[in-house]
Amino acid sequence: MQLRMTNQREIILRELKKSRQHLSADELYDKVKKYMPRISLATVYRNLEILSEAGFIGKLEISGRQKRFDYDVTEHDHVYCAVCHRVDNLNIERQGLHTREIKSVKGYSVTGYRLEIVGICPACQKKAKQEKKK
Amino acid sequence: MQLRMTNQREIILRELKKSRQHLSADELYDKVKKYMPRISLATVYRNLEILSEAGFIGKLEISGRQKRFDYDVTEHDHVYCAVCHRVDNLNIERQGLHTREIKSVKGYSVTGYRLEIVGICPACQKKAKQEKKK
DNA sequence: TTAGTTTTAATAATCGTTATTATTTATGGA
DNA sequence: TCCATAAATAATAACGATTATTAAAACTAA
Ligand SMILES: [Mn+2]
Ligand SMILES: [Mn+2]
Ligand SMILES: [Zn+2]
Ligand SMILES: [Zn+2]
Repeated sequence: MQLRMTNQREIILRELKKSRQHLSADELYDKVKKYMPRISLATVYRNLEILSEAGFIGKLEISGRQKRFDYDVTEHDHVYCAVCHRVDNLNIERQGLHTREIKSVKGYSVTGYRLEIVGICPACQKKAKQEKKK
Repeated sequence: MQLRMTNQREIILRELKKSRQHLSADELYDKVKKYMPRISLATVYRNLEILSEAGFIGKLEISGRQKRFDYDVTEHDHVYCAVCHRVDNLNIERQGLHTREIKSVKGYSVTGYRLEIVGICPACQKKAKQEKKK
């Protein structure tokens, strides 16, 4: 079950890694179009799904928002801005947390967890401060 | 800023509390229709939003899924089944976790966090086991 | 070369949710 | 009580994100 690395997939993957951001499908579509103007948005969606299934990229399902895709496949959590929806990485030790929580979930066979810190990013804080002294 | 408790709101609230589950808008719509057959789905959506805004109920935005509404407004986290999307409550001490994570989010002004344990619920485990010995 | 498989672009369809609008219902004085 | 106006509703259209369909194109293996 090996994955054929088509031109489309190559460029999608390259642009995501290049960005070093947590991009949504349509943001990535805009970037990819620069190199492949005839690509379809559905192709981007389909291949992002395939690439994440194959472990080349991560898929982030932030609550109540668009999916975002992650250039970094190592296990880590995220913080996101409630105002502009920017997503940033978080580096905390997962092990301790994981095993501690598992115990309290009786009946379920636990496969993982998702931790989202919610807040306001530096840029949006600054913007809010400037608003106030209008 | 007081909220008028209309018949619609009363019944929506009552049925959610009665269920003691984490219902989606359309699941709740089905229950409410039994008592108020002419109610509109949009009314259910609108009032769930209003009721959660006013603190009568909780709103759960599980990653990549339909919103669910919570009869229990006290702070707690959730576990959900990756197969059937059932959501259950989790009782873990929030304090320790919260303050520990905050430190690693430099720049952001943190307003909260969301922890989702993902797994397979007892019912779905059983079903999978029966599948295997087909 | 050719037949079969996979992928693609284009586009339609779906799903959950929110917006619009005309009508109904509640409220608070004259 | 009557009226003005404000709020809420039912019905339905519109929306944004995503997935499904399909006919054509590109690839693969014999
Ligand atoms: Mn990341
Ligand atoms: Mn709950
Ligand atoms: Zn921000
Ligand atoms: Zn289940």
